[in-house]
Amino acid sequence: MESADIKKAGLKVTLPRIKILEIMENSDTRHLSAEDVYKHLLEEGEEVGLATVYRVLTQFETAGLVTRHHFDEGHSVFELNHGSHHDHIVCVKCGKVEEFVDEVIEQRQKDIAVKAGFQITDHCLYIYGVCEVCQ
Amino acid sequence: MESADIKKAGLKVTLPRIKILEIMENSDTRHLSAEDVYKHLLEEGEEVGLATVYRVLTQFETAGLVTRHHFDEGHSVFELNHGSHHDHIVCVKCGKVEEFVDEVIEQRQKDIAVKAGFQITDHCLYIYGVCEVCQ
DNA sequence: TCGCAAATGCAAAAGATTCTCATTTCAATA
DNA sequence: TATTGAAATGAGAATCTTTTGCATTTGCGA
Ligand SMILES: [Mn+2]
Ligand SMILES: [Mn+2]
Ligand SMILES: [Zn+2]
Ligand SMILES: [Zn+2]
Repeated sequence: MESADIKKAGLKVTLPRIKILEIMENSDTRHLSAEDVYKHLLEEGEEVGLATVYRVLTQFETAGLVTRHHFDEGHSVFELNHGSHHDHIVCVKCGKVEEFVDEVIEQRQKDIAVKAGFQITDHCLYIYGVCEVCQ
Repeated sequence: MESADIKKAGLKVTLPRIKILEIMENSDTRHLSAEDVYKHLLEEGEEVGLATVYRVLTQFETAGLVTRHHFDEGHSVFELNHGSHHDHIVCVKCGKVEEFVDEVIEQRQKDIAVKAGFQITDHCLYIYGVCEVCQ
């Protein structure tokens, strides 16, 4: 059960929150915009407002349940936090997203931050390209 | 002279375009939003519309004169293309931006793309953190 | 079960960017 | 240099994403 996660985040376990979490767990697309989540809710006949979707996703982000990304598209996309950090490679034609982790890159980023005198809070690496199918 | 660059891009050499290019060259901040550029124009008493600023910056981007970035802030920032690619480390407190290039990271990205079957069109790496001054 | 703070839905507002269209301005050429 | 048409511009309306205000509803502890 994931109601536990909602409660753990200090949030009341409400129907919209449960539904949104379910949608993000069961969607075949790991990366969803607020609008995407809202459409899923409508399809399931749930009466949840779009404003609530935005509010809940932001709260989930703050609670560390989801991560927000900005794939050069002009809107945020969210994904469930399944523990580990990773970066993304995005097809500019079909929007497909693949994930990867590269320990060498991770380490060099830390070195760069130290050299620049920064305390890292976060980082993101997006590779854009054309996927095999779309070439 | 940079009117040459505008002409080379296949664009008519107009007053707004010249002014915008000048502003981006002379600004002490390398990374400017459309609104920033617009404010500079107003300060200089130039009668250029905000819509034109957006249009021109987009055209400059297409022509390869400027690069557009999305520093997690909800709006685009632009910088003059002084030839070489680089990535960015951004202070989340004061907004200061430093630039860097890491050849190892660049190469690993290429390898990752090949492995995933993608033809890279672009990539960007943003490191967010707190700069020395703001710690 | 009650009471109340937290959460929600809806509509309005806000912020960034794009579009429409009447008017102006380059720049090619006579 | 004057003419002229296509390209560019300015102003404001429109669009898109996200946030906010507020009256109403709901989860949850007492
Ligand atoms: Mn991901
Ligand atoms: Mn830069
Ligand atoms: Zn593709
Ligand atoms: Zn700083």
